[in-house]
Amino acid sequence: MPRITLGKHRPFSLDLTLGCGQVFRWQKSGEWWTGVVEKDLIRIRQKGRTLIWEGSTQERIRDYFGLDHDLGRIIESVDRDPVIHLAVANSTGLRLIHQPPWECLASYICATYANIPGIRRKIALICDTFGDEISSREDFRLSTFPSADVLAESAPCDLLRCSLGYRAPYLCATAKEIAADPGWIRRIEALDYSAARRDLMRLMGVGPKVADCVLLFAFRKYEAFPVDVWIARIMRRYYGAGEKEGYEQMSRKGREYFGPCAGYAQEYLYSERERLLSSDPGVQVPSFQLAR
DNA sequence: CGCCAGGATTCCT
DNA sequence: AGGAATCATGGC
Repeated sequence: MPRITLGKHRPFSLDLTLGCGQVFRWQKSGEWWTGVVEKDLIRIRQKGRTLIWEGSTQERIRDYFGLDHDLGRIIESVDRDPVIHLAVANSTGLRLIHQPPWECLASYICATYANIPGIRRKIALICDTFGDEISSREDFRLSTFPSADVLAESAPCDLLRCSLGYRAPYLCATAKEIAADPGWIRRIEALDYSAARRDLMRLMGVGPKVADCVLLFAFRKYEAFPVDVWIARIMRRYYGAGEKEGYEQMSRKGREYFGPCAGYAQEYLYSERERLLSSDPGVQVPSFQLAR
C-alpha cells in the first residue's frame, strides 16, 4: 500500500481533519477511515507521521488533505490572541480538505439548520438512493455522491425526500441549475472571493453561510469565514460581536481580523467550539479586546 | 417530551 | 437595508 511520511514541520491529524465536521461521509472503524472521493473508494490510516492508504494516488491524497499547505505559516498568520491560540494548540494538525465542488455545494445546502449526525444521515440517504454503488468491500456498502445531472433528472425530482424536509426543492432547483451550467466550476475558480460569493448566492438554498462554506472547502478561498450558530457564539463571547450583530458583520469581522487565512482560523474555532463555549474554556473571558 | 441544529426564503416595513 | 415568520426533520 502506498504511504507518505510527513516532515516534522508539517503537522497533520487525520482524525481531526476528517472528524471536525467539514466533510460528512467518512467513517472510522478501528484504525481505518473509509470514504468516497469522486469515483475513488479510499481507505486510509495514520501511524505517527505516516499516512497509509489504498484506492487513490499520492497526488490526489496530497491535494485532498491539503498536505502541501504551509500550516506553520498559516497558523502564524491567524494566531493573534489567546482564544485562537488555544484552539490551534488543541487541534494541532487540522487541515482544510479540498472537496469536490458539487458534493460540497449539495451537502451544505442539505446541512442548513441541522446537526452533524443528521446531516450525515441525509447525505448517506442521497448517495444510497441516487449514487453509483462501488462495492469493492462488503462490510458496509458505499456509493458515489450523485452528479447534478442525476439529481436533476431523478424523475419526480421531489423524490428527494431523503429526509431533506424543506431543503429538497432547493437541492432540486440547484441541481438543475448546475446541470445546465457545466462551466460553473471554472467560472467560480476564476472569480475573487466577493464575486464568487455573489455568483453562488444566486442558487436556490445558497445564502451567505452556505456560499462561504463552499468557497472555503471546495474553492480554496481561504479568506471565507463561515458563521454558523457556534461561531456566532464564539464571536459574541470572545470577539466583541454584539447581540444583534448579523451574519455579514461577523463574517467580515472574521475576515478582517484573521486575514487571508481567516477560514483556517474559523475551522480551528469550530473544531474547539465545545471547549471554547464551556464554563471553563481555559482562557479568560474578555482576555483581550478586538481591535476595530 | 421540548429544544436545538454548519440557515435560507419570503414577506413585511 | 433591516427585521420577523416560516420552513421539515432528526438528535439529544
